[in-house]
Amino acid sequence: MVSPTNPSKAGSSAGARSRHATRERLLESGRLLFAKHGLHGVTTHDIAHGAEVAAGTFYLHFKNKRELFREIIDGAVSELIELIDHQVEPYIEANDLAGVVQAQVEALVDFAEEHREEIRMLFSADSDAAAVGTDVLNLLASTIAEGRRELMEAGVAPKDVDPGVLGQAMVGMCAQVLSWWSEDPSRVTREALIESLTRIQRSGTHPV
Amino acid sequence: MVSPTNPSKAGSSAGARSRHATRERLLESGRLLFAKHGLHGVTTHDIAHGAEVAAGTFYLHFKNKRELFREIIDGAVSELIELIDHQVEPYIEANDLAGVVQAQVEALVDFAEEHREEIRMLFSADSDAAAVGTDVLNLLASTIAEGRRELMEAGVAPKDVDPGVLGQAMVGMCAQVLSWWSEDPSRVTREALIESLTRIQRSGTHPV
Amino acid sequence: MVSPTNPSKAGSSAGARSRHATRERLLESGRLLFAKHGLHGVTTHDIAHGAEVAAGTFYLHFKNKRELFREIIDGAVSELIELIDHQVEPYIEANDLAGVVQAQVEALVDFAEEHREEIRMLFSADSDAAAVGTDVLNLLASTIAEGRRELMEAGVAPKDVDPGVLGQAMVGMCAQVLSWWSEDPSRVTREALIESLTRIQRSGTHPV
Amino acid sequence: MVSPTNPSKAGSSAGARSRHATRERLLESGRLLFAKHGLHGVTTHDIAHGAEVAAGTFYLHFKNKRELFREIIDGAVSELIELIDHQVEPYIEANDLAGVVQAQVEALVDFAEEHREEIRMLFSADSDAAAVGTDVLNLLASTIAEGRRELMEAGVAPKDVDPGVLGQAMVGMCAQVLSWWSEDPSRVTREALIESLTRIQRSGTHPV
DNA sequence: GATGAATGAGTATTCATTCAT
DNA sequence: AATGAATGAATACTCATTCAT
Repeated sequence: MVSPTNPSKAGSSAGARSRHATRERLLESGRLLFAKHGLHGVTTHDIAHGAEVAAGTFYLHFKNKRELFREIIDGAVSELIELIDHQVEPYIEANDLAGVVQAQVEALVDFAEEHREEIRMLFSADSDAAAVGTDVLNLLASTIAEGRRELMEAGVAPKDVDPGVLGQAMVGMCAQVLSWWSEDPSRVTREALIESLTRIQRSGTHPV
Repeated sequence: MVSPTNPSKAGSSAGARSRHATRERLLESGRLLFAKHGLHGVTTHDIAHGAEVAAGTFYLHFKNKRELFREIIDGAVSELIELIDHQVEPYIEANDLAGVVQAQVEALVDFAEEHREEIRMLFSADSDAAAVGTDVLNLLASTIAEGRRELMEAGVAPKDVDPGVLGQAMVGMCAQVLSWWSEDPSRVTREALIESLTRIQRSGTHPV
Repeated sequence: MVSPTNPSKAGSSAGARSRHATRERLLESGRLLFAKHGLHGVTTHDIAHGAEVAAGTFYLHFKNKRELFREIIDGAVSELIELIDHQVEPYIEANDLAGVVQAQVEALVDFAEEHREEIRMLFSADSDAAAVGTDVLNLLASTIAEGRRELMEAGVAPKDVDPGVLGQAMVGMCAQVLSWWSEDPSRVTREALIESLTRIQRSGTHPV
Repeated sequence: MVSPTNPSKAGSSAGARSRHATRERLLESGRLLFAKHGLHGVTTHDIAHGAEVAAGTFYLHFKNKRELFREIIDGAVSELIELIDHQVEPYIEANDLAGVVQAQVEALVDFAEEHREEIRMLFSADSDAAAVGTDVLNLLASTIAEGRRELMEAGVAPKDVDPGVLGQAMVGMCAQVLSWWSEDPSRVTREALIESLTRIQRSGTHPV
C-alpha cells in the first residue's frame, strides 16, 4: 500500500513503515468485507485473511472488531465532512443558498462514487453497528436541523416544517438513495441523481 | 390475548387455545426484544424467557429465529398496507391528490404510534435482517416510483426528478423520521410531524 | 391389525382391544423405521407419527425407545428360534446331520424373506443397539459352538477348528449374507442362496 | 507421538509440530472412544477432553465428528490393505493358493492384534457409521467375489457356491470373529484362531 | 386411553480473543 | 512485529419424556 521506499515516509523506521502498511491492509480488508456482509457477517479471521496477515496480527493493530469498524466509519465521516465543507465554501461566501444545496448534494454523490464501501457501512445501520453509525447520522441530522432553524428565524424558510423532522428526513433520504445508488450506479446517471436530490431537497428546504 | 370467554372461539379446544396463546406470547416477546436489540442481539432463549416458556418451546412454534422475525415483519407490513389503503381510499375516489399524500402520512404516523416495535424492526435494516426487511422497503419504493412515473407521463409531475430516486428518497425519509420519532414521541407533536412530512412530501411530489 | 370383531379376542374389553391395536401399530411403525434408519435415526415422534397416534401415546405402551426396540428384536428372535426348531426337528430325529444344516439354512432364509426389517435390525449392530442385539447373536453363537463341541468329542468333527471361533464365524456369515440379501433379494435366487450357504457351512462344520 | 528431537522433522516449525501432535492426540482419543461407545455415544467434547484440549480445538483439526470418524476408518483400512498385500505377495508369486488364504488370515489377525479399536469401529456397523464403514466392507466383499469368480471359471472352484454370497459370507465371518476376539484375545490363542479361520475359509473357497 | 403442548438437558459448532514461540 | 494454535464461552437447535386436559 505504502511503498517502503517512499521517501515521504523516510522518517519512520522500517518496522514502523511495515506496521503502518499492515494496519492499512487490515482497514482495507475491513472496508471491503463490512460493506458486503455487515458487522456480524464478518469474523476477525476473515479480515486478517483478507489482509493476508495472521489472525493474531489483527489485535496488534485494533483493540477489537468494533474498534476497527468505528475507525473505518470515523475516517469516512471525517473525509466526507471535509469534502462537503470544501465544496460548499465558495457558495457560502457568495451567499448563494441554492448553490450551497447543490454543492452539498454534489459532494455527497462524489463521495458515494469514490467510497461505495463506506457508504454502505455508514448507512446500513446494522443494529449492532448502530451504536457506531447512528451517532454520526444524528450529528448530521442535528446540523441540518440547526441550519434550518436559523433560516426559519431569519424568515427565509417556512415555519410549517419542523426543523428536527426535516433534519432526520434529509439524512434518511440521502442515506437510502446513496446506498441504493452505490449498489448499482447504472440505475441513474450521476447528473440525474444530483438534479433529483437537489430538487427534492430544495423544495423541502425552501418556501414553496 | 384471546379472551378465553370469547364465544366466537368456543369451538377451539383448550389445547388449541393454549397453543395459540403461547405463540402470541413468543411473537410479542420477539417484537419487544428485536426492536430493542436487533436480530443478532437476541437469542432464542431470550425470546422464550421473555415469553415465559422453556427454550425448546420456541421451536414448537417457529422453525427458527429468522422465521419468527420474518413473521413479525410480514404481519406488520400487511397491517400497514391495509391501514394505508383504508385511509387513502376516499381521497382517491374524490381525486384529491393532496388529500392522498396527507392520508398516507397520517396512516404511517398512526401505525408508528401503535407499533413502535415493528417500526424499529422494519426500518432498522440490520444487515442480516436486510434479507427480510429490504424486500419490503424496496417494494414500497418501487410502488412510489411507479406512481410518480404515471404522474410524470400525465404531465402532472415535473420531469427533472427521477422517479427511482424519488421512491428511494421517500422511503428513506419516512423510515428515518418514523423510527426517530418512535424512540421518543415527545420530540414533536403528532400534528407537527404530519404537517412537516406532508409538506416535504408534497413539495417533492408535485410541481413547484 | 387385529379385527375388533375377532371372536377369539372376545374376552378383552373394547378398550383393551383398542389398546392392543395401538400397541401393534407402534411395533409395526418401529420395525419399519428402525430397519431403515437405525435406533438413533428414529425419534419417538417419528414412530408415533408412523403409527398415527399422538406423541405421548408411545409412552402408554412402552417404557422408552429402547424397550420398543428390544421388544421387536426379542419377538423376532423367538419367532426365528421357533421356526428353526420346527424345521430342523425331523432331521434330528432321523439323525440326518446334513439335513439339519440344510434345514437350518432354509429356516433362516425363510425368515429373512418374511421379515426383512427384523433381519436388518438384528444384524446391523448399531453400537447402541448392540446392548440389545449382541446378546441374542452371542446366544446363537454359543449354541452353535456347543453343538460343535459335542460333535468334536464324538469324533465326528475335526479338532483343528475351535468351536468358539466357528460359532462366531457362522453367526457373522449368516448375519452379513442375510442382511445383504434382504436389501435386494434379486441378487441371488433363494435356491442358490440356500445351496451356497449350506455348502460353505457344511464344509466348515464337517471333516474335509 | 512425533519425537520433538526427530531430526527428519527438523524443517517443520515448532507450531507445525505442535499442530501435528494435537491432531494425533485427537485421532487417538477418537479411536479409543469410538471403539468403546460408537459414533453416537461420543461427543466432540468427549473427544477433545480425551485429547486434553479445549472443545473448540477439535474444529481446528477436523471439519466435524464424522470427518474424524472417517479419517480413522480410512487410515485403518489403508493400513490393513497394505498389510495384506505385503504378506500375501510371496504366495501369489509362488502360485501357492493355500498359502494365500493362510497369509490373508494371518494379516487380518496381525492387524486385529495391533489395532483393536479400529477393528471394533470397522466392523461394528453403527447404523450411522454405516455410510462410512459399509463402503469399505462392500469393497472387500466384491473383491473376494471377483477372485472367486475367476477361480470358478478356471474350474478350480466348485460352481455350486455363488461368488457374491461367498464374498459377503467371508467378510461377515471375519468381521464377527475378529471383533469378538479383539474384545478378549484370551478366548483363543492366536495360532488356534489362524488355524480355525484358515480351515473354514479354505473349505469354503476350494472344492471339497 | 389418548392427546399434544411443554419441558429442559444435551450437543454440535462458531468465533472473538489470548499468548507462547 | 508477526504468527497461528489454542481457548472456552456462547448459541441455535433436537428430542426423549412428562403431564394437564
